[in-house]
Amino acid sequence: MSGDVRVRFAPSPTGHLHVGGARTALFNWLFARHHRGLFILRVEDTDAARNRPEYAQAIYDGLRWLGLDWDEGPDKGGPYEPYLQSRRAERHLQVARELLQRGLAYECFCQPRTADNVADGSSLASDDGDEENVGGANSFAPKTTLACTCAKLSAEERDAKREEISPALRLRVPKGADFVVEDLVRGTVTFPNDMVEDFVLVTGDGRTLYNLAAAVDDHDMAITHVIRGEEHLANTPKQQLIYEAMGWKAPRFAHIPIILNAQRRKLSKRDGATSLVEYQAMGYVPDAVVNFLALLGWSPGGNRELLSRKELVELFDLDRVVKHPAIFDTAKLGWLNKEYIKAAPVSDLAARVTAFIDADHRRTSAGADWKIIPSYVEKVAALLHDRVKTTTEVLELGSYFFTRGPIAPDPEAVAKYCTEPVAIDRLREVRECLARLEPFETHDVEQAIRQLAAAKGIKPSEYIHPLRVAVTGKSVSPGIFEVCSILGRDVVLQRIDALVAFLRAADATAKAGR
RNA sequence: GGCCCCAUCGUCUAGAGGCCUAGGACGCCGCCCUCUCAAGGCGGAGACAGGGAUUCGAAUUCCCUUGGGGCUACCA
Repeated sequence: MSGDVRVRFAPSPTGHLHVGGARTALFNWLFARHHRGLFILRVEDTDAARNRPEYAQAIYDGLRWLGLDWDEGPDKGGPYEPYLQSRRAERHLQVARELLQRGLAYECFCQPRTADNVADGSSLASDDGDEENVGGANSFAPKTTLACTCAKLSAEERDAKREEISPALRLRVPKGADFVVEDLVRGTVTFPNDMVEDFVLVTGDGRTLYNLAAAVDDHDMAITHVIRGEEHLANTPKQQLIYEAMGWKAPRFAHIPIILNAQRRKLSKRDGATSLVEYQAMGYVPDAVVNFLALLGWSPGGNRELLSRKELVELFDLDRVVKHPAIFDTAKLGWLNKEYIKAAPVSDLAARVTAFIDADHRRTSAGADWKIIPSYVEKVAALLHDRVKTTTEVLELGSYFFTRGPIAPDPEAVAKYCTEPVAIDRLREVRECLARLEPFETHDVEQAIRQLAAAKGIKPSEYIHPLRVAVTGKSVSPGIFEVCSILGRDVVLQRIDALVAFLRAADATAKAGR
């Protein structure tokens, strides 16, 4: 492939960047970078009813978070400005007029068949369609075919009708031959001729429509490869028709498989976390998300799974994109993210955790009212970095590190390790042992407790488990000696006392209840 | 409904006629390690949707069936 590859990502700003769109953007970006071509961002904001300017910003933010940089776009300009589709309407109209003048399009005076009026009864919840697969159930099933005879109207008839009705413009679709799309991932796809009717280019009130706009823009922006979701496959003949009518060379097309939810449906907003920002908020790392997304519908062959951005760029190409849809498997994303966290230095994790705490305490379920000292967070991160799938899990799994007040013991943990009356004795014994321990480093705590157990002739775990419940409130934690030493003696003793009090109270209640 | 696309373990996939008693990864299960949980090590269960055809030989080619998905608009 030559060095003049130009691809584009063309979202419509109707919401945050979702994972399907992000994957389409990624494939385009990887293709561009692999072939040393250019990646262009074009915002298709022509549906005024559904677009919101702030969402364009959300899309930029999402792409930047993933590290997908674009070479030309609405915010940074380029040789084919503007990159905002709404600002190209005049150009689209110009092409439509040319088509009309040359007799390749004609005026149509029929009642519009819209989503609202064509489907009797069945509602058509308009999808967040754009150049990416978004979600939305669409039960639209038109029963009508085009019964329009406007193509045959004489000039006089048209003049007469124009008095009352402002006409739409339809492309005169050639009859006879089938339509063929040479798709880079699907091969040759043939559509029967009667499947493509004379479609509308410009509405009665003068708005240019998607197929026209997309084709014109792709041509004007010298796009060489259109890489987009499979839901656009059926649109492709229409766009090719426009290229043909205008005598333009069409780009190559590559329709990549849809991403499905766990129910095997097109991923929609109702499927939980489908927006990129949600993954950002949950503490996923961009490289892991990129790695995961790349593997959705593409594989490098062989047994490679963990791939850096650089490797992805080297390895990626369209010929290894699969044809079947892929299900978004959050479990695997979690594993990948964990691998990325483990592979990165502890200081990275610490920095991410700190950023989360700084950004918004209340965002974490654990809350964070502990004074944030970098060296402290670093120690906590070191303990948890092999155990967490996401950054925010540090705050959850290690909630007791970030809580100053009393910690509520997990009832199950209490039931498992502190039921017997003996638990209180054990706790008092460890307390006594730790109260005079100096220094209070991991090694010291461990040695003290093991010696205590040896002296009493019992297993160290007899002390360890109740201690863990006291200090963490949980039955699960990193090594308890490390935890104790990080927390410090004061906090440890305080929590032991609290648990003893709690157990006594529970015991008293139980007795009173009898 | 019509048209189009697709079909390998639960999931992501490798596989481009003999290398396949189908490989890897996630997940799951068991064992080891061990203060619990992770991490790490070892092991295990788990798939070519079905049926025809072509061929000496098919997961790989063709056809049908079934299943899934997408599209269907004066939305993108």
